[in-house]
Amino acid sequence: MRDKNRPSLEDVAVLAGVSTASISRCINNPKKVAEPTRVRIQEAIETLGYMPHFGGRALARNRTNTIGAIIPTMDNAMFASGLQAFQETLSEAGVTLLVGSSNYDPAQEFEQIRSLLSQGADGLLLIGQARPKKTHDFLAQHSVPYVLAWCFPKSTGHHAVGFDNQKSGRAIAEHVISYGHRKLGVIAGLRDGNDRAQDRILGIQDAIDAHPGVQLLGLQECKYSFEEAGSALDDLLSGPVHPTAVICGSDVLAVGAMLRARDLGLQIPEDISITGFDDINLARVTTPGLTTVRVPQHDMGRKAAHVLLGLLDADAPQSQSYELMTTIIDRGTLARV
Amino acid sequence: MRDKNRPSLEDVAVLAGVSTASISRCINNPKKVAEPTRVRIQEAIETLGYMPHFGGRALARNRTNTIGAIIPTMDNAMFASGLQAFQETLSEAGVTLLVGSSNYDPAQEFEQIRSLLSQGADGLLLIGQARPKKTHDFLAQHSVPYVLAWCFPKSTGHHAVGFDNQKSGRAIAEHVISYGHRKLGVIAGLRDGNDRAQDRILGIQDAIDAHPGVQLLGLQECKYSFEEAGSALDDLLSGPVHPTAVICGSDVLAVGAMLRARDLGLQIPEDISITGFDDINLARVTTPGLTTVRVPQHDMGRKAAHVLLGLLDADAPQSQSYELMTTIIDRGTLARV
DNA sequence: ACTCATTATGTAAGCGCTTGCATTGCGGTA
DNA sequence: TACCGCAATGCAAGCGCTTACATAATGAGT
Repeated sequence: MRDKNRPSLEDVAVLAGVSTASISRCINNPKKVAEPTRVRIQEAIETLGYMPHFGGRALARNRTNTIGAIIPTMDNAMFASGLQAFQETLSEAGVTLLVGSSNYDPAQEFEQIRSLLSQGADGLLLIGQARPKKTHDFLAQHSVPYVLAWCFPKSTGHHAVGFDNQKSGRAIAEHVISYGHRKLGVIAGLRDGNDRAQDRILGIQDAIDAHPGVQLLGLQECKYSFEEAGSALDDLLSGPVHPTAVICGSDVLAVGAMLRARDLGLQIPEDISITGFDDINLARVTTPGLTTVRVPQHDMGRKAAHVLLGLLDADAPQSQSYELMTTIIDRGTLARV
Repeated sequence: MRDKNRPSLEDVAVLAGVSTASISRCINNPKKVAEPTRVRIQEAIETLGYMPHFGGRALARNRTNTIGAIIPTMDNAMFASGLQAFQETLSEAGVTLLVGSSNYDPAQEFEQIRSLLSQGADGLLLIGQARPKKTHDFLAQHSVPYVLAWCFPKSTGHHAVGFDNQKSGRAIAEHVISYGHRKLGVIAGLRDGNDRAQDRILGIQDAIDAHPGVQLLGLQECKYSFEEAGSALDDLLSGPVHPTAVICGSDVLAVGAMLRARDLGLQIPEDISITGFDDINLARVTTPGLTTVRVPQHDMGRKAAHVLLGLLDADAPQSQSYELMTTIIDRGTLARV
């Protein structure tokens, strides 16, 4: 069973002529070891190419220095770059990132949580706030520290680093309305199991309700792909009266809609205005540039990592939530009407 | 030290009235346990919410069921979606993904390799083939199974799932030349420590050399950002004679160049042709659509996972390399001249 | 009825590391 | 000189799990 080649603490101890305890201390708490011994130990470690065995360490200290993140998908630039920032920050703290993806499915998310915890994750990063009771119970039962990102729940009891999707949804809708639009369409992500999509819609609805005279001509839900967004636009345009502006729940949807609109021979924004959400690279590239809501992905990732690390720090195990602000980026897809 | 709340095998054993060995067997090899006992054990596990302790398990079997991937960055859609496919496939096999990012820096890559191995990764996914001797030695010393992706080295001795960057670079250049272009410019990623960028350039060079009369007016290297690519284009256009086509080593660069060209009042492809590489979402979105080289990212991720899993499978520990093919996608940024 | 496979389960020895406690050796103080 | 305190180190008991081996129980074959 014992791996012939892998040197163990024991081996280093023999070479350095000290006990395993000293080696361990030298690695984890160098100050507790006298200078000359330390040097001797370092050399021994070096020549043997020793590297602590993960399992042994995890078993003894009951901690893995590993954090899990479960995101809907890395295939969407927005999560990918947030995750990148998250990972970088963890890495600086010597913590490793385990990743799982849920594909926007609460059941898969649950499985991934299980899996990551059984892999010894000390803490978790989760996207969004809405999840089945089962999942919450599970998290509570195992008392895992976790932080939520991409949302900012009103209810307390969660650590979160994110933004208020509803407020941001309302903001972009107000913005559109302020440009004079009265007949709106909405293309959103599938709300089921996706509170971010849901909240953005609620926010848009709020804005509409606050402005008598503004009407919602249609609300389409679809997956985050160009094709589906295109079809959604078709549906929106199939009624007798067309929206002058289509508010989309994500840049991917907005771009999908733009692509389709162009195919239909519609000029943007002259014939139809379109807005996005997220401000991923895509938004800068379209012609005209996409008017959208900028989400501070990078900050979110970094800060979430800090909060989570704070939660794990036995010395100062308190942390808090941070609400980040989104901003509207005016490019060229929203016309005055 | 013992976590008060966490049930251990011991606890389950007591509840179920069997020995810990049976529980362990029941979990890892259910057939070895008689039906009625198995049921009893399952119930006990259920009611206690038992979950094996990762460290204990890792220590005893000297294996973590964890695989590490080190990619330059997740911030580039191409790696992100390959990684996504990789993760999904691993997840299906019950293996968890650890991620690290190198930021295109061999030293950082080395550190990440160290880190992931010390986290107990059973195997690694690495991008590209060129790395310092130190890194190779380290990998060899620890005899970690690993597979290379995004490249297809001629030299044997590596497991790889990828494509030949040089061949693909040559292909796109030949394509450009076949459209009648004779004065070319190139914008590539920083070659230093990045064999993919390097090989693509070599391929382009090959094509140019094969066609007397075709000249390379300039070769700019820069980071993968719109801004830097824009500046690179400026430089390319600063000479007395302008290229009629600019071949870019990545879609990000190509799009950056397009954006700048547009700012300069140049029509694409009438005034200047531009090609990309990777075929990420971005390429479908520009106006006109970007002519580029499609890389089978998704397949690459999936297949790399299979190969790696094969390498870890003690029963059938052989695997092989796969060369995937790239294809040229003609959209609208390459004009005949 | 007795033996011998065969199957199901238990026993206990690690796996490599951390850490509380014991031990040693030292200089300073009374 | 005897004593104390402190710093440096060693000793050894786990941490929770797997697994080779031992044991017990069952049934088939004679």
